[in-house]
Amino acid sequence: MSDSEILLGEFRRTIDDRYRLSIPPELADQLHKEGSELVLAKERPGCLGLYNSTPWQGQLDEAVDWVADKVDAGKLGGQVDDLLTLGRLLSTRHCEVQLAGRGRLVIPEGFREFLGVAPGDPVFVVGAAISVEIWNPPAWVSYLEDRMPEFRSLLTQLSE
Amino acid sequence: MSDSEILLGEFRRTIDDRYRLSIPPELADQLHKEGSELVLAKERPGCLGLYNSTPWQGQLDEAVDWVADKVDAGKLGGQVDDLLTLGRLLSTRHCEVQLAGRGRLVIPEGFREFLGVAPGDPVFVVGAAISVEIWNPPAWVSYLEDRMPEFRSLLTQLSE
DNA sequence: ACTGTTTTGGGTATGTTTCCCACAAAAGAG
DNA sequence: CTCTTTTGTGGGAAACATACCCAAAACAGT
Repeated sequence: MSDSEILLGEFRRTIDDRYRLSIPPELADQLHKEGSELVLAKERPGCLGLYNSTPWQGQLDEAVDWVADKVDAGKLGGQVDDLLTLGRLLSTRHCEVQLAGRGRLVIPEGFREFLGVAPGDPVFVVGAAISVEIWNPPAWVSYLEDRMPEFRSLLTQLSE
Repeated sequence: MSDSEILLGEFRRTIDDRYRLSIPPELADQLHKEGSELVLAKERPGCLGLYNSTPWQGQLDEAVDWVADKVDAGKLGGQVDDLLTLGRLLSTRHCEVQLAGRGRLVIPEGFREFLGVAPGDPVFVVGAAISVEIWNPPAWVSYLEDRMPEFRSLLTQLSE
C-alpha cells in the first residue's frame, strides 16, 4: 500500500519552446490518480515542486486560518513584519495547474524565471516522496553534492 | 545450504554497445529467486550495487510510515523537509531494474556516468554478501589496495 | 467582427529500448 | 579427446517514448 504511494525516480526532460514539459507517466499517474487539481510551488531557486492539491490545501488553510485568527484577535504584537512577509510569499509561492494533454505541464510565467530555464533547456524531473520536482540541472547537481553525504544517516534516522 | 546464503565471487564482464552486461548465473539466480524486482544503487563513484528490492522497500516503508504518523498527528515541523530530502536522494541513488533475457542487466541513463564506463569497457562483477556490485576496474583495484589489509581483522571481528 | 498573436492539442519522426535469436567460447561429460 | 551443454556477446527488428513541428482554437486589440 504505502510503498506504491511514494513518488520516486529521476528523469531527464527538455522544456518545450512553449515552456511545456512532459511529466513521466509513472509519476503523473500517481499524482493525478486522485482526480484532484495539482499545485505548483516555488521550492527554491532552480526547483519547482508539484503537489497533489488536496493534502497541500489542507495544510495551507490551516496555516492561513491560524494567522487570520491572530489578526482578528488583535494579538499580533511585533509580528507585523512577519505577517507581511508570509502574505507576500503565500501570494507568489504556489499556483494551481493541471496537466494538459499527453501529461504535459505548462510552466507558468513567473515560475520560469524562478526555475531558470529557457525554451529547449533540459531539466530533471525528480520524485521527492510526496511531490514531483522539476530541477534546473546545475541546481540539481549542486544540491546532490551538498546533501548526498547525509543520505545514510537520514535513512536510518527516519527508519527508527 | 550455507553456500547459497551469501553472494560471493568475482567475475570480469564487458559492457556492450547498448550498456548491457550479463550477470553470472550463480549470482543472478540467487538475487532473482527470492523476490521479483531488483534495485540498482549508486554506491560510490565507479561502483553500482544490485539488491533484492524487498529489504530496501521495507526500510523505506518504515521511514515513510514513521513520518506519516507524525503528519497525521499534526506535528510535521521540519520533518516534511526531511522526507522530501530523503525522497530526492532515493530517486537519484536507486532505481528499480529487472534482468532482461539471458540474465542481462541494462544500466540505465545516469548510472552509466556514475559507474564511469563507455560501451565496450570491461567491468568487475563482485558478490558483496547481500548484494552484487558492478565495479569500474580502476576503482575496484584502488579499493582493494585500500581495504585489503583490514581483511584478517574484519574476519575475526565478524565471526565471533 | 476582423486580424494578428498566443495558446493548446496532436501527428509524426527520431532516437532509444526491448525482445529475440544466432554465434562463439568455455566448461563438463563420456 | 571429442561431443554436448552451458554461458557470454553481438546484432536485427519490432515496440516504445520523447520532442519537434504544424494546424486548429482561443484570446485581445482595434
